[in-house]
Amino acid sequence: MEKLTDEEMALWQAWKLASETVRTHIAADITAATGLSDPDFGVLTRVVELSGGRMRQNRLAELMGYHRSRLSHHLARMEERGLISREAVGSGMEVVATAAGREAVALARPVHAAAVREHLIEPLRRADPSVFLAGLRELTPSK
Amino acid sequence: MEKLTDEEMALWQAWKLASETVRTHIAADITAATGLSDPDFGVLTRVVELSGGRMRQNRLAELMGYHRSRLSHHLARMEERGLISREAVGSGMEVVATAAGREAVALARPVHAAAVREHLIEPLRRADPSVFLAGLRELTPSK
DNA sequence: AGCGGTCTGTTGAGATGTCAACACACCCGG
DNA sequence: CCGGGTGTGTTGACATCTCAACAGACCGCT
Repeated sequence: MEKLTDEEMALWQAWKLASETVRTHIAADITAATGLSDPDFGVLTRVVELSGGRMRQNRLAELMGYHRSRLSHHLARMEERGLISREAVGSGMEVVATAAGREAVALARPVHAAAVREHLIEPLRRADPSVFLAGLRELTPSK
Repeated sequence: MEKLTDEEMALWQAWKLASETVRTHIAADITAATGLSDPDFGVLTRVVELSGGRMRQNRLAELMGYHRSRLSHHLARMEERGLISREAVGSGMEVVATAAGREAVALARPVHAAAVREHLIEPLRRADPSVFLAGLRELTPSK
């Protein structure tokens, strides 16, 4: 089979559009309210919420699914803006959220929750959330 | 309500992961087989399939949801690589797919179809595709 | 013709992401 | 102690994206 059927095409188009839409809307809400980009927010929530404000750079990279290089560049920018600082620890580096960083996440958290509800959760209530979730799970092999 | 409930969180996490996964896998398949990036493929399919190999830059920008600037930069790069050329027409510009460009899409099309099936359609068969589609449609206001 | 106003692209600067090469600390076997 | 892996980040070059400023063509009105 070479071309997608109409049905397949409809699913694909809807998927692509929805992915884009949800992603950009949520990111825009957070940026508008706090100045944090999506990566900024990702870094800070993980560092602050998952290990009390201090985390090994390597672990952070895994959690975010970033390559070491990308994270390094990004953290350098965040450091310049005063959101985090870094300390050498043994072989590697430890990322520490600064006061400004912790403040920024605190501000962003409720905005994020509201945005997720507005752009994802609420719309899905009109459909069938649990079936939808099951579908999503099929898309990500346990890997 | 400030924080997301467990259920909301599960949906959000699954959504974020699935969006990323599907997007990157499909793009990677196309790039591996043809050297075309996702934007390259988007430009070429639209120009070739929607208007026989020639399209006004402005319309292309709308179709792709790109700002004029981004498209301009991207087309400049594609032009350098010989995938398209551009001609001034009245007030604006017309994008023309070159032979190499048409060849590249021809090569990419079946790869794209296969990738969409493998990474999106087939996994969803194990769930409930029509309910899933209905959910997706709720996520994108008719705009 | 002449004068704005609008539409369409381009440009350059800066932010961000990707990739491969490199540097350094740590570990382990001799 | 030495010598090479292995693990962890950094760096620089380059690709890509965003944003605001700019430039030219066209339009409508006088």
